Amino acid sequence: MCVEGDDVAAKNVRARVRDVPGPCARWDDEDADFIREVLDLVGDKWSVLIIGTLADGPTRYSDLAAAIPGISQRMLTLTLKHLQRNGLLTRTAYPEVPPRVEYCLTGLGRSLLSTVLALAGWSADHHAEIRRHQAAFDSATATD
Amino acid sequence: MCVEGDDVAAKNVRARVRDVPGPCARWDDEDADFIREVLDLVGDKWSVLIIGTLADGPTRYSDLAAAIPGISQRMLTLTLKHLQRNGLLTRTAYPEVPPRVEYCLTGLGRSLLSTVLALAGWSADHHAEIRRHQAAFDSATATD
DNA sequence: CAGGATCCTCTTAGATACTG
DNA sequence: CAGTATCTAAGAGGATCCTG
Repeated sequence: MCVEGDDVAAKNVRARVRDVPGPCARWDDEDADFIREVLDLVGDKWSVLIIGTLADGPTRYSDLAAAIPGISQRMLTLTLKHLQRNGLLTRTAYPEVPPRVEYCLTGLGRSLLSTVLALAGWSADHHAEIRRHQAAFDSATATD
Repeated sequence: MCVEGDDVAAKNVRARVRDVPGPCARWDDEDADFIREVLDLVGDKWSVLIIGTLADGPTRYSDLAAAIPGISQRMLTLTLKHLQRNGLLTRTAYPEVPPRVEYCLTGLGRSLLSTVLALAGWSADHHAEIRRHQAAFDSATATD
């Protein structure tokens, strides 16, 4: 168990910054920062849902609210602003009556979308297995 | 702007569960659950760092603590237990003196590792661009 | 319609001290 | 060495009301 074949991928990320001499050791602060950065972007409760919804094209504020069940106005506004600040989407307000505002993924946002969808795909693929492990773990810790 | 070519990827995730008739509409609760599930696994502050450290092979508790700067004993223990419950790593205690406990990625954990590293790679690739957007956004909202 | 402003609650996570 | 227990601060997130 514990094959050592996949750690080359981990090394690749570390090597992306600068060469790591030792066999492993510890995380550079810079490597950890990349993890934190992407987690700060999509690690919250709503970002991925918003990005996924915007994949279908420009969407209005109220349509986003309708497409994402359970989100509050506050969180929708906050998350949109956050994503806009990081350049993942653009906000376009049309000076009409009634007002209309459309949100649209940028190229950066779309490039993140595909990566994030891979994560969602992983979840869908291994969902059953994860549930099995959870049940096994819970019954094991309960019986002990 | 706003090309509509990448939404096929989003559809793929949705289609993974069951066929969606309409052109887009809204998130199914089940689709959102997959996002939430994977976010619950690796969306926190330490999980990815731990998984990345374990990519180099079985690692002891104290070695993990040393490899991940800034983590507290509490969070290390908590996150390890969480990852173990979801079947991403195994805990092996050797009944020796002094006690030795090794944590090791499972196949499930390694499969997630590669996906998560893609995300970290994305962050490394677009780090500069994101910083540019942040600066532009901040100065724009400050001057206005 | 598209938010801004407030208030409030629950979870997350850090620090510290103690134990088998 | 490898944790557990307790306390606390900070922030995420929800509900509600108000506005251009």
